[in-house]
Amino acid sequence: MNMKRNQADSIPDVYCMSTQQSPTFSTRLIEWQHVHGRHGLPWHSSNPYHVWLSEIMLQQTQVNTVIPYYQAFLAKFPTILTLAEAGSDEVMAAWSGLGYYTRARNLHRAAQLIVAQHQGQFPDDVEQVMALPGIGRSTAAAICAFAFGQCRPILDGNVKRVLARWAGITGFPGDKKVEAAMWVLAEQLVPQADIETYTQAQMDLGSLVCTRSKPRCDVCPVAADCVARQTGRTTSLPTPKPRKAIPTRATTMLLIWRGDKLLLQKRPDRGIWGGLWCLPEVDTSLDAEAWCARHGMALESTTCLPAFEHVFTHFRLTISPVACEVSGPGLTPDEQWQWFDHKSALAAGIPQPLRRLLTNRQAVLL
DNA sequence: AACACGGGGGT
DNA sequence: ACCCCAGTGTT
Repeated sequence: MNMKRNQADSIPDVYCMSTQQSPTFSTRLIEWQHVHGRHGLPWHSSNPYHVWLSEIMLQQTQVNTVIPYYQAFLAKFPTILTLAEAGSDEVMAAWSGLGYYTRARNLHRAAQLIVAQHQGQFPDDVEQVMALPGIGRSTAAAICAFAFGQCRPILDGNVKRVLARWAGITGFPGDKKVEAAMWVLAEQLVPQADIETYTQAQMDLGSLVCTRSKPRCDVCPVAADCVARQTGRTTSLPTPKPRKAIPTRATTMLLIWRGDKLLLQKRPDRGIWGGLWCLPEVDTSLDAEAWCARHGMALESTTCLPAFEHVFTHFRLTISPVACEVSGPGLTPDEQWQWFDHKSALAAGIPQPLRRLLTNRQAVLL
């Protein structure tokens, strides 16, 4: 196996599946499908046009929504030729309500291509299928499996979730390396017979049992050797999409202690921490002395405390707290400024990072 | 309100 | 080759 090390590492030993004693992954899925999977779906046929239409409709749309549209669409356009010869308006009208209208435009274009290039016969060569607009590798594999019995793996969102959990594959499945590793695994697991049942089983297991949240592991046919289940990672797999980098800002907050009283400033109602009592902020710890002087206080001592991070939805704030002992007349309390003792500060409306700071030993001098 | 989704399109 | 999007349902 010529895989890069980090990929191989993320895939536990599934390569020996074919030699193990207990039923293989695919065998268990197929048995499960016969008892618990979906049956009698209207597109369960080997008519490639029917299979194709259903696969396109099922992209980003659930089975129960698709069924009535599928039947109406086929009644209106019973063959690839009738679809190819229809006008765009008719096709779009038949799709109306399903959403993602690019799918309908691609379907229509593909029908015309099949007429022009394949004499109106849906191609059975997977490369030619994949060359049609709106059909990628996974959809092509599903069509070739259902319509022609070809043993090819699919890899849609449901399958990615099942494989990530069962094999314990970490990393965001949208990442190309991770996706490539999943295709390799999917290839390995494909059975040599009953590909139709197996393909449907993967779809059904993903949507009925191995769901995004609250998977029903108690009824899962592959729970026994599921890595996520064994290691308590069903909720953290598949690895979620990395949050896009949020900007980091920095600020210095002054803990102005005058005796055992801490100076807090009430923020305006609008904006961040609106209406909460907060520490005065300066640009750097070097500004502490000037800040005190400007507010009629003498700075007796300063202690720089360890910086820490607070994460908002849209940015990350690095807070450098500086504890200051001050003397002098001090600020006269008013609407905006108040002196709090430690206990009353914690009882006041203060933001979470200040609460963290005040419950930390170091921040509370004296 | 944020996330998920298969394929296409743009850089 | 890589990143991001469209457009809608789910959590």
